[in-house]
Order: sequence, then structure tokens, then C-alpha cells
Amino acid sequence: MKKKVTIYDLAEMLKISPATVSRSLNNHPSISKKTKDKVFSAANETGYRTNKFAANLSKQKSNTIGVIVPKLNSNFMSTVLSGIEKVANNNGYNLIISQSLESEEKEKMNAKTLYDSGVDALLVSLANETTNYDHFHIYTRRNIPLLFFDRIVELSNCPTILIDNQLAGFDATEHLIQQGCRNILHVGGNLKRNVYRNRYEGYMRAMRKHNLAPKNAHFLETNLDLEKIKDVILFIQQSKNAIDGIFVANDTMAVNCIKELQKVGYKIPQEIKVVGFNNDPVSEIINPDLTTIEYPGYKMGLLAGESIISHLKGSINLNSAELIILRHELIQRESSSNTY
Amino acid sequence: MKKKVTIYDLAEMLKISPATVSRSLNNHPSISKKTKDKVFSAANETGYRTNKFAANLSKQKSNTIGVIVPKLNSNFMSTVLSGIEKVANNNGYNLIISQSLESEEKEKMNAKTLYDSGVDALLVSLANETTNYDHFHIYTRRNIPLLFFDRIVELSNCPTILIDNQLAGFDATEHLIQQGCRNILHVGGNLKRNVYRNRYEGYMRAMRKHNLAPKNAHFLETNLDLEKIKDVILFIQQSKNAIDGIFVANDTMAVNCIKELQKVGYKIPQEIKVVGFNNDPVSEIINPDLTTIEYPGYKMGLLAGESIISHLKGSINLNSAELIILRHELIQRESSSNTY
DNA sequence: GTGAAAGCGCTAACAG
DNA sequence: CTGTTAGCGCTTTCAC
Repeated sequence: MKKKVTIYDLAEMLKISPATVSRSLNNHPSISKKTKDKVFSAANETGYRTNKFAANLSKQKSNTIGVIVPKLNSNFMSTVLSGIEKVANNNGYNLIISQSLESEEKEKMNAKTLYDSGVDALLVSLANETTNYDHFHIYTRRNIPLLFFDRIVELSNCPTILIDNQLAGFDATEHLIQQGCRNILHVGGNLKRNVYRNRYEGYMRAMRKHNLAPKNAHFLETNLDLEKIKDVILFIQQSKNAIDGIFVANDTMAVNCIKELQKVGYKIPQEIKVVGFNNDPVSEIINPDLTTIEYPGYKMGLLAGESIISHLKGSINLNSAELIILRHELIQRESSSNTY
Repeated sequence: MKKKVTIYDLAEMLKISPATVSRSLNNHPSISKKTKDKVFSAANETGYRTNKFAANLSKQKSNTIGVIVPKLNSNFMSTVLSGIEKVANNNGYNLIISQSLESEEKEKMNAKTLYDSGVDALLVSLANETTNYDHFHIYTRRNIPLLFFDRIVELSNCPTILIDNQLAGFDATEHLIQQGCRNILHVGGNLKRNVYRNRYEGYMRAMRKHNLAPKNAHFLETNLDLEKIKDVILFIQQSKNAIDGIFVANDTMAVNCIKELQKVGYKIPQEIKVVGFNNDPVSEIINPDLTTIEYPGYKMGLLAGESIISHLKGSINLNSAELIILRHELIQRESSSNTY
């Protein structure tokens, strides 16, 4: 166990001052190339590693970015994170990731912990249950950049990245209508969250546009847990006017619905057409493969990372809130086909 | 922007010493309940937040754990991470996560960065391409706990967590044989990595046991990228003795193989039976649903977290390497059924 | 171009 | 039970 070497050690070795060592290591302009070289080679030889705590304590910044997501293990989230990590890493930032597990309480704690940990910025996708946003005040109050992605809330001056969920919901629903569906069920998520609320609104807008709402509109608010699928099946079986189309708020739920519906004898897409959301890989595995909305998660991650880092670096208009809307796209596959 | 308050401010307010404040905040036993209460309420009122850099600098530890994984966005990995995060969070540790993207170079950099960031411990699942392990020496040299999970390397005194991949590969293969397969193809991953090497060995062992190797054994080493599927299909189509069973080293690859095989006219499982690995959710979505090996990712994450944290806390036998082997299980489903 | 010295905020050994 | 004091290792003004 070799003991750690500090700038003082290097200074002593080279008969120069710690300040000069520090400046060399940080590539300060007013240091001669010669000394820098000396310092760097000495650093290499001795295996010097800069102590980030001391540096951070002194500089009051940490080069780390905090992230709070509802849960890590969904294809969408891990894809977004993958994008964020890529950008962060390329720019010399570390990522501290924590999950709220859809609990407001845990989200609060995470926000606090990350704040204490001295993150330079925070990226958040909200938990389903969150209704109070005070835990983010500590960030805004101290001008620590805060960005929401996907599941957002409109806080003053916080940039947000998302897709047009309303339009996406509209597109999905109108597609079903165009394929001949008349009694369409929307299996949605928690309406507290913009993403699910907007998808629902889009659904309703499409239904109204085609004079199907309110009569032929059916809505089930769920937490999108797979256990809720039996409710969906029951609803469909007990519905007076046969449901002939379903728009489900995510693909995982959608493919499992298809599976269950098939088990109880429904023919997809002949009797019921289905559209999902996210374009998860699983949407291409199900039979029939799933019509869905392409949601550019990786790109969202890259953008979130880039946006926050440019804030951090340039400190450009920290105060001008920005809203980035990514393009979504309807991907037509067999689950909504009418050419059978 | 409210300015930060330090223990000195609190000390001054309460007419006590900074040391007492610090001790109170850290719940030091030898402080009277009365003073503690005073300090805590003062802390709350002023919005005091402890500065982790100062604390870490002073204590020489960071309460963060570094993690390096090949990639975030696979079901297995994000599930493991989810488990690690849970434990870490419950124990007051932060997680810094980085991905190597299967590159040895990037893994090296990650290891360095995390080291510089002062992580108290490091959890690693190796990149496919890694052949040299020197970048972990800085950790072992300074007695920073280092744990490998899933994709491991045997470094002296490093605990490891994994399943018995050899046996799992054996089980998968023998199952195919018992289902009547004779010409079995193994679509494997990079043999540099223990997981894929051992699965391959298990496969071979089963084949030999039943006198099918070498004659009826067929192996394809791939990077498990979906692009490689066309090679698999080609191999099968051009094989002299018709392949009647496939053991694929992960489920994503397996389900996509099934899809493609079906497209070119093969009947699964009648003509070719398939076994995957991991028990990803997707294995239950494919039709026919996929026989696979249950791999307890979440549990692995929990254990990895617990193991490293107990090392950290108790500093119990830092030097006694431990090896945790989790139980796997063959899950029989339709893709290998012979009752058609 | 380089050095001296004063912090950054907290912890812990030592005293009392 | 509480106070004094000396760091932890680096950055950064202010001199020279």
C-alpha cells in the first residue's frame, strides 16, 4: 500500500512551490512549458493523483452530475441513461445515479442526498407519485442547473426535454381510427404525470375529432404494472360495445396485453388492434409485431447531457428556460393492420 | 441565492464550539441530548447542509461506490444496477455509474476516473474486449475493495459474484438433448469472458457426455450483436446435418434468432428447439415462448452491494477472497417442447 | 513566471 | 461532555 503523493511532495522533489505544481497540473497559461513538463513527468513517475475532495472543496464544484430516475431497469430509462453517461463521460463529468422507485418520499431524499454530495447539476425524470416539488427549490435557489426530461414539471427557468406526448397520443389514436376501430380503449398511466396525461389528452382529441368521444371512448388509468393486465382483460370482456382497438401507454404493457388477450381467445389484430408506445425492442418480438410510437431515448439522453453541460460550461443564459421537443414517429406494424 | 451556512455559523449562533456542532451533527455518543437538539434545530432553521467535500477530505473517504458495466441498457445490467442502487442508497452510499461500452480502453479510463473521484469501492463487470487488468492495480494496491460480478476475472483477494455458467450451459444443452436434439448449435459470446467461455464449456461437456461431441457439436463465437443473426441463419441453412437445437448465450439474441428462423420457414420448436439465457422479460413475449436459464440479476445486484458495503463498514477480512455463486434454474417453455 | 499564505468546511486527537 | 487546535490537499489572490 503505497502512500499517496500530494502536490507538496512534487514541489519538494522539484524544488518549486506547491502553487506552481498546482498551476502546472491545471495547465495554467502563465507557467513555462519547461516547468510544466517537469511537473508532469514527476507526477507520472510518482503516480500522483489529484485529490478531488481538496480540489472541490477549494473550487466549490464537483464535476459530477446527479440523475434521479423512477427506475433504472426499463429499456427506455436505461437507454436514456446510456446517452447521458456518454456525454457526461466525454466531458469529464461523473454521473451519480439514483432511483426514486416511483415514490415521492424517496425522490425527496435522493434530491437531498445529491445536493449534499455537491452535484453541479441535476437531471430528473419524476416519480409517478410526486405532487410537491419543493425538494427542488434548494437547487434553483442556489442556481444549480436543474433539467427535467420525459416526466417533467414546469418550474420557472428549468430546461425540459420531452416529446410531444399529446400529439403522439393523437397520432396513435387516429391511426387506430383510420384502421377502422370505433370502440377504442386507452390504457394509460398515472395522470399526475405529463407524459400520461398528455397521451390521454391526445387520445381524447382524436376521439372527439372523429366524433367517437365521449360515447366510444374508454379509459383505464393504471400504474402500468403488469398485474393490472387482468383488469384490462376484464374490462374488455365485460364491455358492452366490443372494444376493437387499444392504445396502451407503453410497449411492455402493450405486448403483455396482447399475450393475455390471445390467451383468452381474441385475435390480434383482426378483432382488436393494438398500438403501444416507446418502440422498445420487445415490440418487434411479439407476434403480431407491435405498432408503436418511436421514442428517441438515446437521443434524449445525449441532449439532456449536452444541454446541462453547456449550461455548466458556458453558463449561457442560465435564466432563459428552454424547451426541447424531440420528434416522435408512428411505426406501423402488424398489430394494427387491417389487411388480413 | 442564500449563502451557505457552516458549522462555524451554527457554533457562533449557539455559543458553542464548531467541534461540538460537528459531533452533534454526526450523532457522536458523548454529546448531551440537549446540545444535540439545539444544534439540530438550529441546523434545520438555517438550512444547514453538510459539505461533503470538506468531510471527505478530512475523513479520507467519500461514501460513494463506483460501478463499471459494459453497457447500461440491457435488461440484465439495469436490473443488477437497480439492486446495487437499492442497497447503496439504503446504506447512505452514492453510486457513480459508468459504462465501458465493451471497450478495454474506456474501461481503463473509467477505472482511473473513478479512482480519482475517490470512490470507496469499485464494482466491475468486465468489457468483452478486456485482456489486461492492470488498471485495477491502483485499487488493490491501496486496499480499496474491488468486486467483480457476472463478467469477472480472478484477481487475488477480490470477491466475485456470479452463477455457475458452466453448469448452466450444461443444463441448457442437456435439456435440448433430452428433448431429442442431436445436432446442436451453440451461439456463444466472446470467449475471453468467463461467462461465455463457461457456457461454452458446459455445452461441450453435455455434448460429450451424450457422445454427440465432437461430431454433432457446432459452435459460433459472436459478439451477440443482432447483426450477427444472419450468420447464424446462414450457418443453419448450410449445415449438412440439419441443426435441430440451438443454445444461445442470451435471450435477446435468442428471440431474434427465432424470429428470423421463422421468417425463413423453420418451425420452432418442431424443427429446431431453442434455449436462451437470462430469463429476460422478452423470453415470455416471443412465440413460442422461450426456454431459458433464470439468472437472478436483481439478487446479484443486492448481494454485490451488500458484500461491498459490509467490507466497507466492518472491514471484515478484507483479504479473504470470497466467491458467491448464485443459483440458476432452467425454465422450460414452448421453444424446446417436443409435445407437438 | 513563480512563491507565500490564506482559506475551503469538516474531523479528530488531545486537553480539560 | 465540550473546547482547542492542527490538519486534510488544493486553489487562488497578492506580491515579487
